[in-house]
Amino acid sequence: MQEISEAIKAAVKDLFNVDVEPVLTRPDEQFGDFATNVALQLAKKLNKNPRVIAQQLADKIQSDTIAKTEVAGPGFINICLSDNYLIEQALDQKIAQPLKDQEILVEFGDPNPFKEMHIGHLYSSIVGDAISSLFEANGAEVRRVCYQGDVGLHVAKWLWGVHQELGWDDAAVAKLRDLPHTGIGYYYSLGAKAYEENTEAKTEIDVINTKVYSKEDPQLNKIYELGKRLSFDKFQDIFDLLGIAYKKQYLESQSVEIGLKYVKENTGKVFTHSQGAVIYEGEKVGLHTRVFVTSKGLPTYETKDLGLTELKNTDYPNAARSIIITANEQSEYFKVMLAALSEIDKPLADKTTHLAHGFLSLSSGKMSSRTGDVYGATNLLNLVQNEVKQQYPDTNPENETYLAAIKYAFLKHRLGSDVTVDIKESVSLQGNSGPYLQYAHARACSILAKSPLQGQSKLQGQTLQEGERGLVRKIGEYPEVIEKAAAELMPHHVCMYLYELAQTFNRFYENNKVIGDSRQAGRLQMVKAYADTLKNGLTLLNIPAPEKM
RNA sequence: GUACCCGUAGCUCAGCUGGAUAGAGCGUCGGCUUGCGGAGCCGAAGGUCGUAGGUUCGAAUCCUAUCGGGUACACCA
Repeated sequence: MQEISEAIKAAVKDLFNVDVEPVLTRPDEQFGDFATNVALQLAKKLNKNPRVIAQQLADKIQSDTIAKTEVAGPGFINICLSDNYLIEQALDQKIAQPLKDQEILVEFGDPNPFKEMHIGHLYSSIVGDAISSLFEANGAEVRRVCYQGDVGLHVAKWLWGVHQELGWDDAAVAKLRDLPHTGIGYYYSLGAKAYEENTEAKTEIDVINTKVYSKEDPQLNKIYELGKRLSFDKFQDIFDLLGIAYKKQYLESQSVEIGLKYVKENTGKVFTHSQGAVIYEGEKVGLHTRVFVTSKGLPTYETKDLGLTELKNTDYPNAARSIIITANEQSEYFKVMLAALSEIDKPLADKTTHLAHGFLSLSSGKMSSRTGDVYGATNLLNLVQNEVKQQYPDTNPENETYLAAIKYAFLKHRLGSDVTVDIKESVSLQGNSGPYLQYAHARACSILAKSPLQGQSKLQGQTLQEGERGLVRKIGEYPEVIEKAAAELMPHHVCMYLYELAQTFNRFYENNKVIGDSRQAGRLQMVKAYADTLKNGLTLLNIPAPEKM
């Protein structure tokens, strides 16, 4: 691909003495392997007929990777690559390493202790992990981190709820310990409800909140520590299940102090006093005002997050970028936080990016929700697992098809817009699903198992037949896709590609015999390259590619 | 009210640094057993790309307005 652009660039320079960065696209197969519209872009500048320019360029472009060039339509140049080049690209895939040696922090997931982990956290986790892997595939050193709110009003609400139902004595501690992990969120909802509806409770919760920060009540601390541990154990189980390993866990209790310090140091400059609180007036940069320190003197999420950016910066001073992935409901919030940060530490703000994903909802109307917790992460995992058992009763209980289903269902959508996931469809083994791709891989592996590859490449130097060529070409696109997905922070490109790849293979396989054919050796090599590519892509998405299903 | 995100086939979504007949899957209808996993393949029907303007040789893609949906907007996270 690089060679091709260079060749075009050189030809343009040579003919017209103009510097361009030619954009190569992948056109319909009927048109060729690459297409460029440089001639159309040059037409105006040079005041010439685009087709004439295109023809001149087409004749001029020189590269031993190109078999032929053609001018088409209003002035496209279609480029047809040589079979040898295609084979080379498919067999020896090299991802350019545009992020080589860059250290990148990626924060994602961030479920809050004392609350239930919900499907939004699951989504953020899976997406964040995939983006991290994409960075790694492009050469970066990624640090996956998460950040969790172990102090704050939600904690006080939880403690209040526990106090109501169980009390805070040692008997309560014992009961709490025996509670199923999923039950944690129950006490939070008690407190959250009371906080809204009951002014007395609100006052009590506010008092508890100050105690959480001050740690002055030993019995409260005991309950608090237990709740925190139960939450983290539960989260760990889920992350283990998903195969996500964080490099570092940050807690709000750690970011409080440094955040407050920054706010204090910059009050009067960046922050101002208003009605007893310390605020950042976002209006001055076209945003909205947010409170950083409450009139009670307690830090808000804003201050803690500010502290976190500095905390990360201390731990990873050489990081080139820092990405924070959350749902898009926090987009405006992050703009304000980052605006405040950029007044304090511009370089740090500049390398920090907030990446927002949309809301995730489930379409299956009649989901059983005995717990009333339809949107709980654990509940969703169970639902999907049950769906797999139902659709495919013979499935090996050891296999993790349901995880593949759920990850792929989340990842296949472009990041940013809201997503509706249909559990039945995500699990379905037909169509664009994780299990379909796993099956496609297993199928290819079974061909290879029957007739293993032997010796050196039989493909090089061969002239490809029509069906073969399409497959080989598609396999060779893999590196481009990985680079694009990483550059755009869009893992769905990988999903789209893998699905198209599988379709291309199935078409090839339908019409071309592999084992027993006179072209067996070369075709087996294609099957191998295909299976490897599929596996690499799935692995990048943290989806296993089993050889048998 | 202000800001941000989104509106593409019955449903779920690609396509958006402007370019060649707007693509998939599901669903619907119709085909394919001698050949390696049919969890597949082939075909058909189905679209005023929310609407109206504008920029352009060219707009689903950029700009403006408008309608519709979502989210956020001072002491929660």
